[in-house]
Amino acid sequence: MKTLEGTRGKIFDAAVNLFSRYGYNGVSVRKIAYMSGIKESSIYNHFENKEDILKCIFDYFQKGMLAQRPHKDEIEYEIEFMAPREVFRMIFIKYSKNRNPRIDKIALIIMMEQYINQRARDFIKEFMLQEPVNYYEIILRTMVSKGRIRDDTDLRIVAEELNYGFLGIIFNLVVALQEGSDTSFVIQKLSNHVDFVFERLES
Amino acid sequence: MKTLEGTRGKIFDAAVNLFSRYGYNGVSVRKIAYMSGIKESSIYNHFENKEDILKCIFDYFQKGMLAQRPHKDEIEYEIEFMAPREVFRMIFIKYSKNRNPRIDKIALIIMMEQYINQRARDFIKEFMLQEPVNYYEIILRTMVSKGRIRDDTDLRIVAEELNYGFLGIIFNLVVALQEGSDTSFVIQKLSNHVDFVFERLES
DNA sequence: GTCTATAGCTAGATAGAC
DNA sequence: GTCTATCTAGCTATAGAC
Repeated sequence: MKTLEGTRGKIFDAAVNLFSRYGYNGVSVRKIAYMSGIKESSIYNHFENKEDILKCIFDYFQKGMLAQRPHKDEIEYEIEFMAPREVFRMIFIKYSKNRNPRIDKIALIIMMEQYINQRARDFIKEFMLQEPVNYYEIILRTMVSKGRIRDDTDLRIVAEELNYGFLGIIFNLVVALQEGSDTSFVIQKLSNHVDFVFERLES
Repeated sequence: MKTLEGTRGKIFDAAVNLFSRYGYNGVSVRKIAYMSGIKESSIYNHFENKEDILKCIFDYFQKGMLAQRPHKDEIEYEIEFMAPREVFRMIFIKYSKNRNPRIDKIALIIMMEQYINQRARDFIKEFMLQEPVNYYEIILRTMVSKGRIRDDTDLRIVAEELNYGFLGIIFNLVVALQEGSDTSFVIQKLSNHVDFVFERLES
């Protein structure tokens, strides 16, 4: 993967900003060039064509997502000594604090393009539907093995429920961000959601 | 609102099919004309311009959504005599059976365009985030007043939790539909979700 | 209300000078 | 690696005959 320094980086960032605002098909190479402060034809010294820019944006996203989740070992301590619901609150809050604005904009592009673009849809499946549920399930199993939560529930379903709430709140958040309205409700909703799920799991 | 018979209807349906597949910006008036079996210029005898087609599609959706929810009175009986979780299972299943494919495709357009189009976003807010939660909350309050569920939980939060799951499952479903893969998991997931929420509410 | 024809513009992409 | 200039194709939309 080539670097994102210099002109290439300017083009990349301009494209990320424009695609996340108007969608891939709503942005012209002309506009990307203008926003990068260069001429249209210079784009083709750095990218093969318009689609190649999107591909590189997706590559960047993939690289940024791989192995960014804190490994289970890293939260072993928290699982042992924090209340289970606090562990998940921490996971969610840590996740929402460690945001990279470039990655966030790309995530928005992926949300927009998932209905048209196969690779965008693959990201949605992997990073919103599968990996989080698997991750939560592992954490929950560890909590059970350490006697931190009760053992009378299907943990796969609990993991799915945790993710439903997380997705729903993200969905609310994205709408609020688009509207430019207040987003402080997110913390409260996350907290309510985690409480709801763990009400019956903590013995 | 004008009718959707004849040529106007053909244009309308072609646009719905194309927009839901490629997005508004991914479809040309030329292609809509071709798919309608008429010439490009004839479109302008029925719609002001390309954007007017989208506006009419949104008008159709709005008309179709208004007051389509079964009124609370209609499920009074069910609330009285069915297990609470069965009432919600029924609501969800009835909802998924009474689908109009045209409305479903428009819903997909709205999902796609919500990041760019204000009116699409308004629909998302109204019909995915606000109305369902309010509706579930009313049902839950009725259940409490009839002594069908316990009264020790914040019903607003329960209504939100119900909606999170519903949204999450819809989200999974849309991905599966785009992939052309099996969608039979939906019934099971809906059932699991309703059970999870009502586990603690039914006394 | 449909067509042919075309205006006027914007799109993605390339050639070649510097 | 940047630029000017330009190509070709496609776009939305309109004019006017039938």
